Amino acid sequence: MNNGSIPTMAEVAARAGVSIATVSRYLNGIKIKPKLVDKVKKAIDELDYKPNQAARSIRGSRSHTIGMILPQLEHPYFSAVLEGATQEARKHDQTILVASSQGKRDIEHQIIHQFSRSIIDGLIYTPVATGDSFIEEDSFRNLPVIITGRSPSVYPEFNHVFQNTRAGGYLSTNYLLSLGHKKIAFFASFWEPICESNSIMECLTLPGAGVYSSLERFRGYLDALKEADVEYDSNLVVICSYGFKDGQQAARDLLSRCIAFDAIVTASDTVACGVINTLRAQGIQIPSDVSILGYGNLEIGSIITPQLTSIHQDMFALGVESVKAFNALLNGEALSNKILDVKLVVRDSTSKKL
Amino acid sequence: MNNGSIPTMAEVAARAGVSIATVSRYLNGIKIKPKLVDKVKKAIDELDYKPNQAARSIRGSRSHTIGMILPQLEHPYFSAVLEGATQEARKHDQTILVASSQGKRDIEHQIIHQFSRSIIDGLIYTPVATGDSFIEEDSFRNLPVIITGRSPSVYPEFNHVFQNTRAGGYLSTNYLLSLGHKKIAFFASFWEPICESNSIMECLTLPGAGVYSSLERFRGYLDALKEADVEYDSNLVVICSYGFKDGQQAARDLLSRCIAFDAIVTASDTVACGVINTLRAQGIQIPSDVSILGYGNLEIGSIITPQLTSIHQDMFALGVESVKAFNALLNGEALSNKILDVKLVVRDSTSKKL
DNA sequence: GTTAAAACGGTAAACGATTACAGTAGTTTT
DNA sequence: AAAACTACTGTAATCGTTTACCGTTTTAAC
Repeated sequence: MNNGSIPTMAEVAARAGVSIATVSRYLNGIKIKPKLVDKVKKAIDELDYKPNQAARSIRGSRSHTIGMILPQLEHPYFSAVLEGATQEARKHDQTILVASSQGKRDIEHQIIHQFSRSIIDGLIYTPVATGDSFIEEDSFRNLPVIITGRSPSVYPEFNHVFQNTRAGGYLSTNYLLSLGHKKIAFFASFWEPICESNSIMECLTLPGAGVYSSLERFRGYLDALKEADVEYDSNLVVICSYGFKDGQQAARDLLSRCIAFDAIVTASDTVACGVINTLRAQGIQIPSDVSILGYGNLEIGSIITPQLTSIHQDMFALGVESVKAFNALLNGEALSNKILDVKLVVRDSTSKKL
Repeated sequence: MNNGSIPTMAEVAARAGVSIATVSRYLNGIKIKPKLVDKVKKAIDELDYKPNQAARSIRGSRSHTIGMILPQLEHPYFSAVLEGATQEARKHDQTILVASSQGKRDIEHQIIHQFSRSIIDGLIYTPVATGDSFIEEDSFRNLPVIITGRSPSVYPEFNHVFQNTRAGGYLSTNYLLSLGHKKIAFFASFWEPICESNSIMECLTLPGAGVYSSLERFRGYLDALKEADVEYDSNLVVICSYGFKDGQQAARDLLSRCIAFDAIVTASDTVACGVINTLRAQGIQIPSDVSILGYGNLEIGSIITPQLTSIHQDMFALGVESVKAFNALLNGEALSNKILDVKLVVRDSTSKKL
């Protein structure tokens, strides 16, 4: 019987001298006689009994496991989301089954397939930011799904929790305008090349535009320009990826265009570091000659000199809120999309236009 | 029947005109007649049938899920391990159930408890680096466990996959010695205060010493000093935590001791950044006055000026190797501890002693 | 063509829980 | 004191698989 192996409910019941139904009821919070409660509790303790989740799940009850698909795990953005999600999940005695789609559509697809056979109550999902990220019908077998960190335009049928990236673009630009800058360059970042031949303006009208955070930021940039009656100049837009070297390259790109600019809005603090590095190498002073705005408020922004002015977005909170929204959905509560605010953090990489 | 709900094996069997045992055997790679294979395959396709993992696990077969406990997820070190582990797991059609112990013993304990009720085939586990991290008997219900990123001394009964941190300490120190430095300060980092009243020397003899990577590095530091016949000076040791500010503080600490030093070995690139920041503010030139060595070879090391000389450790590989070791263990293969090499990456924060 | 052996398929009994249903106390009502 | 509830508890069916066991078919051997 109790041959060192894992105890079952039947053994608990036998030891407590009750039926297994009683044990089950006790564990599920259904009222049983206090006298029996004690006996059951004692038996569970003595055997160190832990219910078998697999057996529970087979009857369709909750598995207390949430699937989570993120485009990467190494980026501080996503690891903070994950940390927030796991911590919130633990509060509800849930666990997170995690996978990285590595920013690739086909891997994402594989993962969805893999997860659909796993024991999860549903999914918290950040679709890859590539134009072809569309969810096939029935992929999720009507599991509850929360989409995290993407604007709701692309998948209107799902519930979303996301940062107000458009507002982030607006805040950046508006702040620079308030400092007197007029020629504000916009560095858009994409993980993969997008709309090769098209202008960024045209990209805005693509059906999947909402998955690209840089496009959201760009909308905010346009909002601010319009509000301030500053004309949009497509020559001030540079497209690059998200790394340090990409920032360096993008800065070189802009310099090679030989047009005047007095500030740059970037899509990430890492890119901003690259930009600063290149501009300085050309003898351009930050912020006196050019103001630079980062995005994300990563640790690096307060390590480098000058410290970066940036847009702070609370990724940890995004993870927490996603789990909360997920559980609300699971409990059948009506819920609407949740937008998290971003805020401007002023440091030393921006200054008044002289 | 097929009311839009999830199809079961029985439905597949019915549609294929075979018994459910045959379907099961097909799915488990047991040979059945080619004729039936086709019929079953067709039925599975048509119904888009996916086996129910919960039902499978109940019979004790593999769940293809690996539990993973890490002290944090936001640190680039651990997120790289996780990324490596998830990618390797996916290759074997496994998934990772992840939790962060937040560097706290009690949370770690809760997670182990929580995981022991979950459907996992075993655990890849990085114990928190605090002196009280000891695994209780029977915590894992004889699940297979791989310990990752810690030296094997503390938990000799488990299998380990870890970086050769002692070699890292040796490489750093040896390199500085080869540049002609003699007064090499050692900055030890701990997530939590350790051995309050004791010297670091005494800490080495603590029973749980192996979980502290800085202690391993320190051993390497001593190895190198001894080899070069340079006398150890306890005044050159500073204890701090792992952050940028901790590096700043530690540098101030050292300066306040008013003793000569010509190089510093740190426990992390982030700390090294703080050190550089403080020293420079005091008019000390890096590397001409003092050489600084980071640890970990994080992205930030090649962003700041001067770019950091550092010890590279492949955390992604650590994750990959951990999963490999785990699967070997699961398959009953005899295996020994796996040590991953680290290597010195020379950049601009170190130079010859003038 | 008969017989023995091998290969495979089907039936049914697990696995460890949840839960409908029926049964047995104990309590209240008349 | 009998009847009608109430409040539990226990029995057994059930979830979707795997797998031992037995029976049938196929193949090989003579």
